Amino acid sequence: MEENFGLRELEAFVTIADCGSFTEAARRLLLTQPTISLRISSLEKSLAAKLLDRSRSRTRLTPAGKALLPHALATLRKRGEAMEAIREFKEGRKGPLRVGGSSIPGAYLLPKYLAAVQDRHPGLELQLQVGDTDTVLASLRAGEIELAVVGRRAIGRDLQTAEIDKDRVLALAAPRCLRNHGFRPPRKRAASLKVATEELTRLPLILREQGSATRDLAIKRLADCGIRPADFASLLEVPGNTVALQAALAGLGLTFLSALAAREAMGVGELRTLEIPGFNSERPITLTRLKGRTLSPAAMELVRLLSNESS
Amino acid sequence: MEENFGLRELEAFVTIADCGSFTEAARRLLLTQPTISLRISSLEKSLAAKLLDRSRSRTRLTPAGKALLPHALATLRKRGEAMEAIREFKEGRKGPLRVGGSSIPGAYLLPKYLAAVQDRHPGLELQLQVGDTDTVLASLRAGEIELAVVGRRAIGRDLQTAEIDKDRVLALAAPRCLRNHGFRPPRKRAASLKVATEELTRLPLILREQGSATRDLAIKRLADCGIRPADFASLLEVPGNTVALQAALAGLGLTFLSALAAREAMGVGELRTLEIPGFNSERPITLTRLKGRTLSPAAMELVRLLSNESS
DNA sequence: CAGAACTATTGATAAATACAATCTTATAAA
DNA sequence: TTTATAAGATTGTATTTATCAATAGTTCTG
Repeated sequence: MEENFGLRELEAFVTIADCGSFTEAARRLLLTQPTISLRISSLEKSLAAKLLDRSRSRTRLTPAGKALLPHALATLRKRGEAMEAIREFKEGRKGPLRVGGSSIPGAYLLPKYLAAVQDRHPGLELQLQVGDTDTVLASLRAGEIELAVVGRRAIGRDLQTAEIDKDRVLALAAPRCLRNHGFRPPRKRAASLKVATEELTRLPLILREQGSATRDLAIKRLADCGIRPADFASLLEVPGNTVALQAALAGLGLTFLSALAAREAMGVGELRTLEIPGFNSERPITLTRLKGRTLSPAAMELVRLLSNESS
Repeated sequence: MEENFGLRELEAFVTIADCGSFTEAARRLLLTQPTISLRISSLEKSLAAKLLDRSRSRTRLTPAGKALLPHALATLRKRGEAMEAIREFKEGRKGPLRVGGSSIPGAYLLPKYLAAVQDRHPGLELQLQVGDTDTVLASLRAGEIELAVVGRRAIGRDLQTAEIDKDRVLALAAPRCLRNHGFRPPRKRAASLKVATEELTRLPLILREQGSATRDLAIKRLADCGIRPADFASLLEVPGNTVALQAALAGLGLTFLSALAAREAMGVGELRTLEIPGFNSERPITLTRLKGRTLSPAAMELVRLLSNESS
């Protein structure tokens, strides 16, 4: 058998089927009539079937041609759909944008940026995965997400990272609470109170539930200063950032909160920040992507927006 | 922009998407690796989008490639379906077989031949159109049917005809009826009775309903002999061949029946054929097709079967 | 840092494609 | 009939395109 037919042949065929003439089909396709003849003859040879009954007045489909026509049209339409899909994709109008974020950036940073991207590309299908850093990075490596925004600089030669922001874990307490335990809180909201580590434990401690990244980080940072949670005057476990915040506002004690989360939280201004020597609370918010992987236009735009954040 | 991409390019693309390697794809497609590189590069240029992230370990789809893949697969599948459709069609397994017949051949000749064709090609979708000759020929010219079997030789340079059988209009009456009106019926079933035209009108006449082709033909042939229906002793109009036959069997009178129809009718052996001088009842059963039109394999087989009929 | 494995590039060659000119055929008109 | 006309088929040729072998360039791996 001959080589398999291509789309050129089908195009000639459906055009003739439409207009009933080789010559007219040649005009429409900006080709010459012999070219059309050759394409049809090649198609007929390739299928080993006569497809057209040539006639002076009007060339008509044979039964075999009638059987082929819908399939030929479908094939060409599929090609058109493929081109259209890519065109839409390139304009960022279509296709999923899948990104992941660890708890804090996933909750307090990504949503507003994703909203900004979707504003510009309403057809976009957004998907945000929030989990702990390791899970998110695993998703990135598995190709399930295009970008990850996590709370630490990821290691690995297959990864490409860029710091876009800094987060801090703030130690917060209500002025009333501080007074109750012998401290002198500053008047101004923005001001912070320097507290020595050994004095700190006089305060009651409000901690997030087990498994919380904020809790883990707080405990780790406290350990760096030589303090364990058990050293505090008392310990209150609360579920979720909001409850921790409300408990602190009520003067129940000292709590730790991500600066990013605090920035969003209503009423955080009523609390005072404690400055603890040796308590290095900074951590980089890092945009991470796989090296050598092409990003979708939408993802590239998200990268651009997130990078402007840092500048 | 470059020339539109073809199926070769898509084939290379989906193969790489499947196996993750240019080199392996080249092996599978029985080509060399540079050819695959060129095809992909041509496809990427044509779509102005990067489709694959080349990598040492495993070449992966970019987001654009992921968007294209289902469409590429669909396009290739459609081509395959087109080839399969033609293959099935050529074997006569698929596709409609549309034929038409005027009343008598449509009722008494075509059904059994269509059944024979369908026996050999169970997948076939049969369609039999029965109507008067002019309607059937009009359908043929309109391309609604591939073949027409009618009771006269059609004229027209666009038509190609072949006589496959002869039909006759038989004048039939029950022996008892003949005796009752002063005739002497032959003993043997096969024998016919010669009756002069002027004696014929002594018999009661059973005619089909108005609009019947058999009725029209009978009246026309009688007119050729100079007899009108009103000349007969009495006239009974009945609906349908079966009723006419039963009426004749009951001895109600003389009726006209197509030989083809009579051949199929149970109990026709109990009737006697009248031979009337000048009553030329023969007419050709003619297979008609459009000149220059290719027939489907199933239609060609039907032609073959019908042509053997005449030999 | 060298080797291994993969893709890109290059240049020569073979194949296909397209067009112009011409032939053949079928229909319509004289 | 003959002739004119229009459509498709055919042929020859120039051009483009596709393919492959050889090779260069890259990127991981050990």
